[in-house]
Amino acid sequence: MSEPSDLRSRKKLATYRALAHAARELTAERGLEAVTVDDIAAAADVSPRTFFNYFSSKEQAIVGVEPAVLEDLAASLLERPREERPIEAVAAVLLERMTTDAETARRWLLRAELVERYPSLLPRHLAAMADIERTLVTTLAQRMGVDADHDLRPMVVVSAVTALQRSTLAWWNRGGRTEPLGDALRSAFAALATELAKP
Amino acid sequence: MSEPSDLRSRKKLATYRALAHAARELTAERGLEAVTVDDIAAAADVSPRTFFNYFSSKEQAIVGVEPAVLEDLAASLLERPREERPIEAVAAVLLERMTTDAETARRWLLRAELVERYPSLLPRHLAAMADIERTLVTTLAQRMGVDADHDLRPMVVVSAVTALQRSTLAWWNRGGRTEPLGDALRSAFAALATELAKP
DNA sequence: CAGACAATTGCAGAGACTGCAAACTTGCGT
DNA sequence: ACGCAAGTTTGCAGTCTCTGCAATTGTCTG
Repeated sequence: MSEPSDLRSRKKLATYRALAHAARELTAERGLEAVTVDDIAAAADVSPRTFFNYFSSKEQAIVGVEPAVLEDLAASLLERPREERPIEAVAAVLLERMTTDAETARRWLLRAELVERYPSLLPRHLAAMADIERTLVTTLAQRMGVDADHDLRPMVVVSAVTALQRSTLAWWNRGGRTEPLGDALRSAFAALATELAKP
Repeated sequence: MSEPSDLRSRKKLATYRALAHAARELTAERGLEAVTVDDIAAAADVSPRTFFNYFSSKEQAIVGVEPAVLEDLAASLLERPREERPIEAVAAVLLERMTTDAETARRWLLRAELVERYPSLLPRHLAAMADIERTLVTTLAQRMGVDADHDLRPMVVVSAVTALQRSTLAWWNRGGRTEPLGDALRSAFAALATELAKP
């Protein structure tokens, strides 16, 4: 959460954000194929070459997840109450960000729309989701006091929660967004519990 | 499952497979960055331009899923016994292919290794998994006699099963592959059921 | 201020990918 | 068998993505 005081680091972060921001905005208004890396670099006031010091591709800049967000997620997960069960804690961390911070919510919806509109964004989008998964697995293992290489549970919990979250969000976004997202998610968990219960 | 009798279609399928095969083999032996699209096209005896009539990128050729496989998965799912619960049916369809057909198993393991070795394959790999998900959701909705746009359950079941399958496979592959894959999967489902149960 | 270190930039070049029009192959009706 | 219609392959020209390298500029530390 803490922004670095270091000038060098602050500039670096600013450049990162300027590039990501330019990438998203230009794509949203002009369309994906009408935006080149040169355009993005120009909008962020850096050389095209610098773009590739930060991102490995145009798509990455649009749908990538900022490292600080990952750290943030990890911190949030560690701060959840001890008595909360793992699955609740992980779900809460993810939902929390969507419902608490309007700017975050706006950004995730924009992302969802762009991915919907331009299927070529899907691969990198899923890779970004995988980054989140990796972070959560590591952190949850730490929180549970187990080793993620030997104990399946952290991975199982995280992959199930993120899968539900991701697919429910897409579903909710495709449909009219009638009910609140939190309700849709609760339904999804309930449905899974029902389907999973031995008859 | 049925191969087309049509000459045109048979040639097309053959070209598709020759390209995909060349892409996988060349990458496995030479390494990803040492293989160009021109190399792949040459190995498959077609022009480089033709490669792009079949695949949208080199990565796609390596880790993409053949349309016939998707149809195959759908068919398998529809053939599962009626009384089997959705979650079992989906899990069975996926596990079945790995354990029944040695060639399929070999191919999935090679794929897992390549993705592990070359992270730049991950995005397209995940996109390919998403293709499988889409197919399964549609088919499962049909099997359950519901509409996937209104009823969350098909999507919930499929995304949970595929997430577990995918992550368990990666875990099992990273570890020594000591226990049988089926056992690992069963453990994963059991763990999820436990974590999901309200206390 | 000076030297160490980090980030930016330009340049050159390989390779990925697309649109288009010409050539070729296959399918099908006569 | 013939020839037209439809589907596929190919070459070509050109744009854009992405990388390595070496030079430059900017920031930090003592």
